[in-house]
Amino acid sequence: MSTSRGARQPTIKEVATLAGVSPMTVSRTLAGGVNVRPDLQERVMAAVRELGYYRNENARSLRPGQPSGLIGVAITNLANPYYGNFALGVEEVAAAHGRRIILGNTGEDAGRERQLVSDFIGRQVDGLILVPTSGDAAHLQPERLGHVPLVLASRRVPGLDVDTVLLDDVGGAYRGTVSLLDAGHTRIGFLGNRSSVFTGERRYRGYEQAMTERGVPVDRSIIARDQQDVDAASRAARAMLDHPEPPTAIFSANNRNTIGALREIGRRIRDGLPGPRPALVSFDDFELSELMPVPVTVIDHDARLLGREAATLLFARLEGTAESRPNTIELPVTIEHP
Amino acid sequence: MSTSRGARQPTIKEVATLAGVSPMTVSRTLAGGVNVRPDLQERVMAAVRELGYYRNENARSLRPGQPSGLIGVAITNLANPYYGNFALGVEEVAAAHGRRIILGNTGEDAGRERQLVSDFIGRQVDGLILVPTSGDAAHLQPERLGHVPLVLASRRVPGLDVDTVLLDDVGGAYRGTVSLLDAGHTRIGFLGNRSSVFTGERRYRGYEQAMTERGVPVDRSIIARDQQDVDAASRAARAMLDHPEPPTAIFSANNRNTIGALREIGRRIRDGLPGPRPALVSFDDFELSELMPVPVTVIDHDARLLGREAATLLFARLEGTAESRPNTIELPVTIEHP
DNA sequence: CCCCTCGTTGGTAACGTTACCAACCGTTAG
DNA sequence: CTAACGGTTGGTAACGTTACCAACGAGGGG
Repeated sequence: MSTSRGARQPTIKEVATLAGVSPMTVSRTLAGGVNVRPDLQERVMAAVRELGYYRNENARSLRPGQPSGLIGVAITNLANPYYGNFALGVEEVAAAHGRRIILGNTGEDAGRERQLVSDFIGRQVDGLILVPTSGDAAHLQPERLGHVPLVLASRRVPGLDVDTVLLDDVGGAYRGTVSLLDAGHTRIGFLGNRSSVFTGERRYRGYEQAMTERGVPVDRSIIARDQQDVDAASRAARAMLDHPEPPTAIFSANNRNTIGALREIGRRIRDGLPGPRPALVSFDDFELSELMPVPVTVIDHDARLLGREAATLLFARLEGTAESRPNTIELPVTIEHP
Repeated sequence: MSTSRGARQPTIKEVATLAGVSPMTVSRTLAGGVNVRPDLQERVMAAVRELGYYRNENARSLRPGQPSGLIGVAITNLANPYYGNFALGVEEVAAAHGRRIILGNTGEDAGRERQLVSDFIGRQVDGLILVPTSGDAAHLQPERLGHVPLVLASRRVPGLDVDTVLLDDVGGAYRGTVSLLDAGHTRIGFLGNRSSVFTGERRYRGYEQAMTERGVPVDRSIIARDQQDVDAASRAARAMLDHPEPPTAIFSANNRNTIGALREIGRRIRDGLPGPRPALVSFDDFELSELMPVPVTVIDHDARLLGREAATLLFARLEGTAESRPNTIELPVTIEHP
């Protein structure tokens, strides 16, 4: 019966023995080789190559003051390409700072988030980057985190005053809605997330603000704010278009709702159903939006940049170059007309 | 001048002192509490809560035989939603086995891959899951990895005989091409990756096989095999459609090429340019394919499942339940007609 | 010629944890 | 009443690494 791990990892001691030096000389050589004779360095490196030695980073970070080199990243939904790009942005900046990321998916579950965060802390991460879920946030208080720096992305958490990177949700939704109003629409439906979702609330606020500013009444019967996935969005769009007085345009607060709405609109066109072919404004970009059967205005933003900014904020905090007050960055969005 | 880390993490010793027990009792309690008096367990847990103690997983995995609980995952391009889903699949299975994933992005760079893998080994990962780049693979030999189990996904590496999860690239491409031939097309263009990319080669093979089997000549002038991104794919499609004898259908070997081709086709339709409106077969699914201006047949597959299968293979290896010979799984693809 | 300095090397201890063994207790059987 | 037992608890050592200090030797200046 063989063990699943054929051979143990060689240790610094074995390298030292093979090279005929002390472990300290090996350690020093691997740390850059200051004050180590070149010929000894060569012997050490030869022994390292021969044994296939890798320094044990876990043992290393055990020593006081040594960082683990790990950044914990928890995301709500990795299957969403938006967050994949976000993770990529974080990874890029982390790699540039010689760090790795440990990645966890919360699936919008606060319990899972708590569990992930506590595991991250247990692994001595140097910092945390989180797209927080909407649940209870007691487990994110600085003292509960052992004062490991935390950066929030995309969403804020009530009662938690930490570095945060957001999008200009309100402004983007406002400008998008205004562009529909400018085009003469007055009956504008809204598809979005429930108000407990941070971005859902903010984007609705931008929509509402534009409508009331222009004196256009907000009609609750063409507002649907509870769709988390494409199918639910499709159904909501269907109900909206079956309304006796259907909207001539729809504001969609995120990618999932946009895709759902377009599915439904496409179905009606294919099936030759009567009724309006509403114009669309979509918060979140998607590919081939220019090929859609109705004009789609896109409120675009850069997930990768969001990740990069979050990581940059974190490293500023880690290196002590950040100002002491928590920082909030709100990234601009761009509007692309069809 | 304050340090960036306000307070040190409490240790098991401090918990023990506060609870009035020995560190061993704390350790035992945290390990499940076998043979520890309930009242002591309560006192320990109270102390843990009061101090905000988290067990140091790095120190823990230092003890011999203790797994680190980490799985190293290296992906070629996290920005590609396909790989985001792949990572999600791996993460799901890893989480179910009480493991975390450390994620790195190689960007198709063999040097970066080598660096990532060596870091993973240094962090004592229990296993590795890799979408390999096309470069040299000496650093992936089992002995170089300290015999940490390795699973390859999506692509194989020449000369490396390890557990692998692939797609049925050849079969999918073959069936997709046949469906075009069955529809009466004989002039079928090909858009894909260069042949040094494993999947690029296999998908071309499926295309070629279908064509020659039906006695349809393969015309090199409508075959473009060097596009890695959407813009390059668009340009290739443009050249193909400007060909004096343009194809009436196009086989696209991956998502990036499909999007590029559709951009170009859409542009021609919008601008009212003459010429064929080619039917499309796309290896890789994408959203709203049913709304495209030309019929798109999709060869669909499940990235998340790919990740799940890779992780499952890895854990079978880790738990010693895998057969000793390396396993290869080839996942089926489905064809969805428009 | 000796002492001091500096570059180089090695020994020791500590980081936080848990396996192992020893010690202790109360209980029960003989 | 004693011995044995099982449940419970604590001490020690070790995991792999590096900071710190001590020691050594060569070279140079007094």
